[in-house]
Amino acid sequence: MSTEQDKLVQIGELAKSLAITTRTIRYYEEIGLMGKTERIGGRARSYHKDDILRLKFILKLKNLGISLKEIEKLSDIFDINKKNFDVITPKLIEILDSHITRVDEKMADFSSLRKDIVEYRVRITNYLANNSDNRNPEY
Amino acid sequence: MSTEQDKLVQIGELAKSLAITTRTIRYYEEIGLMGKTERIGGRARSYHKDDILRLKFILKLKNLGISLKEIEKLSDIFDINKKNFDVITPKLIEILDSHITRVDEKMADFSSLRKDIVEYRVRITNYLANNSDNRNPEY
DNA sequence: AATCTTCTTGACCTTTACGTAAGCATAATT
DNA sequence: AATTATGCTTACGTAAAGGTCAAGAAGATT
Ligand SMILES: [Zn+2]
Ligand SMILES: [Zn+2]
Ligand SMILES: [Zn+2]
Ligand SMILES: [Zn+2]
Repeated sequence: MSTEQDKLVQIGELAKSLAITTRTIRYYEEIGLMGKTERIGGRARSYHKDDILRLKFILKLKNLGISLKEIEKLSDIFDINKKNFDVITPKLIEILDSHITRVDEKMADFSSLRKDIVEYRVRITNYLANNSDNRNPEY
Repeated sequence: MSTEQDKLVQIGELAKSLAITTRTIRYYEEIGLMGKTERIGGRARSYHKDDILRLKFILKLKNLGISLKEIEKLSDIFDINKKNFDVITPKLIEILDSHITRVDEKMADFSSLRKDIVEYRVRITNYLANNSDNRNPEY
């Protein structure tokens, strides 16, 4: 998408440099995360700097636990407001905020789950210690 | 499996009383979690107390976030050492312990994930505040 | 020229825990 | 007797994120 004369990279090299597979890159294109990729002679995919930045951005969000479907929404905004970061950024912050909330909720869930397991464990241990003759403890 | 003359319950009633669907119960039987269910006249499934206890036990573990595959392992031990709770219980405790460990790990992961998101958010906010003229912030 | 490497698209496979019919049998109620 | 409720088995569908061939095309190297 850039008109600059920057270095071209092919899919294999790009995948290796980002420690992902070529399938992943093609898949992101397939579901519309990466726009239509330019080709060399109409065949091999080629990427220059801005495309790579976009892919890195996607991977970054993915590492933050944001689903590809959510990233796609962002990606759409990205396309509509090309390079207009003043428009994109607030939306991104909004999404990150709601994601933080969800992460907090998950942590709370796990916390109470842990309590449940430990309590259950204690109950079972007590059965073992005190009622080892009970043939049907009905945990 | 019991020879006692206890109340028989059919699948619909059982499902409703446990707030699950009949499909779930049949599925658990299908994958070997519930043993072969006795039938009434060779057709309709019937459950008595011990079968219900077993199902409750499965649901309990599931609520603790243990996968059906893991529960199946327990279920096998359950079958091999029928009613021998002195053998089953230590194994159950072992599984619960390893599960607590995994929950702790997940919580740690989410915690560091949260930190990442917040940091990222701060960085973006700074771009918005200080570099609003930057057309390519490369988040 | 022959081989090797990387690329292409297409399409089916994987996992988890069921949901959702389709088509039929039995049981209960009207 | 007719309708309604409940049950049965079989089997395909679902979501997420790619994995894994297959079979061919092009460029690079020996
Ligand atoms: Zn480009
Ligand atoms: Zn889109
Ligand atoms: Zn029984
Ligand atoms: Zn088994």
